Amino acid sequence: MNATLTALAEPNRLRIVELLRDKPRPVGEIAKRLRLCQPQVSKHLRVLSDAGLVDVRPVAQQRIYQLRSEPFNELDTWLETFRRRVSDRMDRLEDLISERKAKKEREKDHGH
Amino acid sequence: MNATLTALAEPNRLRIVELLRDKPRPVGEIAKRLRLCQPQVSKHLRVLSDAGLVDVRPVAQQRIYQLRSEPFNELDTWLETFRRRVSDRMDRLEDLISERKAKKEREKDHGH
DNA sequence: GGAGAATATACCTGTCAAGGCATATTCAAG
DNA sequence: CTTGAATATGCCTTGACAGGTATATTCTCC
Repeated sequence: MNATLTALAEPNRLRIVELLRDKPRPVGEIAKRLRLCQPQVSKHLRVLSDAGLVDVRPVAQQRIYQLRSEPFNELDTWLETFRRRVSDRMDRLEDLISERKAKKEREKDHGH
Repeated sequence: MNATLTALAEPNRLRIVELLRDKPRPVGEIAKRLRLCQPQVSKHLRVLSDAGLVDVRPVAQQRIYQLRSEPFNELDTWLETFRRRVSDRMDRLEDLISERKAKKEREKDHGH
């Protein structure tokens, strides 16, 4: 999970991922389209590969990179845990404040 | 989008976000639960705040931090664009290879 | 208004990662 | 087997960022 986020956090890597969203591409094409130097692209792809975000397929001297679905599914699952909770926050905040006040009252009583 | 990912990529910030998922909390409580120093927590919360991931509410000398829903919704929307595409990749890869071969044939014919 | 709690900020330091550049590797084709 | 294309890797430098510590700020309460 953290590996996925770290990999996606880098702007150029995000661009690469969004480019690969359309279809698999060889390194050179990615470099050309994003106007990046080839070594940098290879390095970014290495990071993405280590994070499990992409797969490689050799075709002649080319290496075709493609997205993998798992990390995105995991990210989606993780996001799910934020769905309803977030909409309930306001109420919970009120609860917290009430609790806090009540606690303070209790302490005050206890002190005397 | 990139701001969101960058903010979430840091392990301790991710822990903070996951802690806030349950309910809003003051700085001190976050520090205690995650066994982090208070200044570091404040700094992380600053980053999260700048990225729009959290809101603050002063209550006495405390500052109650809570998650905001927008960035998570945006992240979810972004993820949506990867849903179907990823499952189509295999076919597209085949297409790419076919195209590539066809192109090569064409070049060969043209050369002669 | 003085003391102490809760939090934010400033400064320093070390680490890590991204870019630039040169070079190694692998493969196709003549 | 030599050449050139496509890609990966190694080394170096630099900038950003996280942690540590001290200090500033803000509020409550007496």
